[in-house]
Amino acid sequence: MRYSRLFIPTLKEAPADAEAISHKLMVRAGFVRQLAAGLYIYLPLGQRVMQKINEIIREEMNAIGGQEVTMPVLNPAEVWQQTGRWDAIGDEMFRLKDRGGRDMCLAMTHEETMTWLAAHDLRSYRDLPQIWYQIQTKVRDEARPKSGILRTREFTMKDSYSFDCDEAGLDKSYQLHLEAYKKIYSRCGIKFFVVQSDTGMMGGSMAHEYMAPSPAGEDEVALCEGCGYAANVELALSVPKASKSPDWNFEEVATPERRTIDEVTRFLKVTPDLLIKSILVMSDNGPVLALVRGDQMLHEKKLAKLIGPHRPAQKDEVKAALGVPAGFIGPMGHAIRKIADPVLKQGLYAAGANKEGYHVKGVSAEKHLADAEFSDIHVAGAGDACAQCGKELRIERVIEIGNIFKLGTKYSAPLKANYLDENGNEKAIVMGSYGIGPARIAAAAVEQGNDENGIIWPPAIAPYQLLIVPVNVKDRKSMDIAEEMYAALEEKGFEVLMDDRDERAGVKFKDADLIGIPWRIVIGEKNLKEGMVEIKERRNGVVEKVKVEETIEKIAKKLVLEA
RNA sequence: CGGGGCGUGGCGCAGCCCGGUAGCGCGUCUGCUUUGGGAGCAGAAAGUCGGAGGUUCGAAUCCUCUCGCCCCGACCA
Repeated sequence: MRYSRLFIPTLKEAPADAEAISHKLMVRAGFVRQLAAGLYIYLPLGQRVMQKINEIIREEMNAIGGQEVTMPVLNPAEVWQQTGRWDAIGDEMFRLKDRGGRDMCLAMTHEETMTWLAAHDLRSYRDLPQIWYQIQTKVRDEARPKSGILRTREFTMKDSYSFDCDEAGLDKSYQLHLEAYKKIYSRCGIKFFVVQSDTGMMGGSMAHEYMAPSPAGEDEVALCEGCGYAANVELALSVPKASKSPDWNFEEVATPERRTIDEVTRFLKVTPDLLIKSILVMSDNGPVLALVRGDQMLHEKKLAKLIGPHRPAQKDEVKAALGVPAGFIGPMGHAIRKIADPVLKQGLYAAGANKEGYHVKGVSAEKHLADAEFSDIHVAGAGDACAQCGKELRIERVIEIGNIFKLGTKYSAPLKANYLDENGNEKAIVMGSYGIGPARIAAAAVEQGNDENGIIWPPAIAPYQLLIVPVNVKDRKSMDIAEEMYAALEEKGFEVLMDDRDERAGVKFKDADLIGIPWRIVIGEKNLKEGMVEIKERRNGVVEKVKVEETIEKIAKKLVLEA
């Protein structure tokens, strides 16, 4: 392709409202444009990147026996009502009515329609297993679209669904996806971790997430170098370092107007890990007291697994439930359910005295938390020890680029997706669901591959493999050689972009760096006098001078190696 | 949904506090010169200041409402 005919609107400055590096660079380099909050236009270069990613996904999905289909984006309400999600999902679903007044929605995922299909057309154990997938649009009315292409309201997703007779079959389908996904991300050239994840609202028994390390990410994972344990901090188990308690006797201390952990630690001149944080939450079954160490954060999702949906109690609710003003709650007494983090089993702590203006020192688990249930409810933090092997955990910020779930019969049961087994018994199909966000792969690649001059694409998903830059298009000889190389390399099947614009060298070089094509051949008059051209690698800036007649062979070798 | 910020030629911004009908840089177009890291000079086109209402002789500037966008948090199938 000739640059002069390609629409690549590059910008010298990033739009002021872009924050994430990938957002800034993809806009500046002319890959995307924003239409509205969370709605993006893919320009020719962006489109090519997406197509390359999708093609890699397609190849790997086909390799595990996946069959590509396409579900409608516009869905009737009925299937969603049957699984209960019509009501369970709130504002995040776009809803509308057709001309006949029937309720419709825009699909934010496709468990319902895929399972509907299975219910209609899978009858016998002989039909199973099946893996169906699509690369298609999802629409979600996100509360807060952000970070450019990372969280949008409309996006392409590769979603696949497996249908098996039993758990053993599901295990196989799950394993196939687990491996296929690793290949996909590896081929795309990005760094990633596979971590255990929360099954969340999707239900099911097992889930993994694929996470690309990047400061622009919205999630955090805990990683153990020792045993390889890797989990989303939402469920990561960890053992905090034990605190060194002083030899406290149980006694009350006046702490007037000291309510927060910060105020109390400063007043008592102790570190936060010597306090017990008592947090009252309101669950469907009444108030629950959550107890964590002062330096820990309560993890709401971990707590939710134990007590269900809940919210922090209001100040007046604290007073009503415990008879204590907020800020002075202690773990002792209170005839309500108490859940304490296991770290509190050891040591002596300071805590609220259940009396306004007072705290107590010398609280111990055996004496004062006898009626509490112990369960890991803290957010795993850096420096905590791995719950499996004891080595120190590392916490990394990541972008979620894919996830896989064992669904079981969560969707097949309500939608009556059943089959007849060998004995003629009707059974529910056992399902799995698996998602990949191609746009997030692209964004993660940019987040991980860039420098002060622009994007550095991994070769496999770069919009073009090679850029030919004749420095001066008015120089006949340069152009003849450029044209010759361009034709020859295209002939060999490489994706070549030729910068045939009548621009100054600086402009061309700046644009070249910005859009991040892995290899570049620079054809200039000076080098040509010695019969040489330059091959420059984007990722490291290394320049190699090569003879004109050897160029095609040399660059072809490099490109083949990468393909 | 809570908190914060911002809407002025295509992009980045100034002007607003102390009302007098719009300015700078980049980009775009034309010409000449230049030509290996976002060129120089000369000239030109392009905005009615997010929208509506109000105050005023007069509003980008003040007031009210409203829409949009970004960031933090909540939420995230």
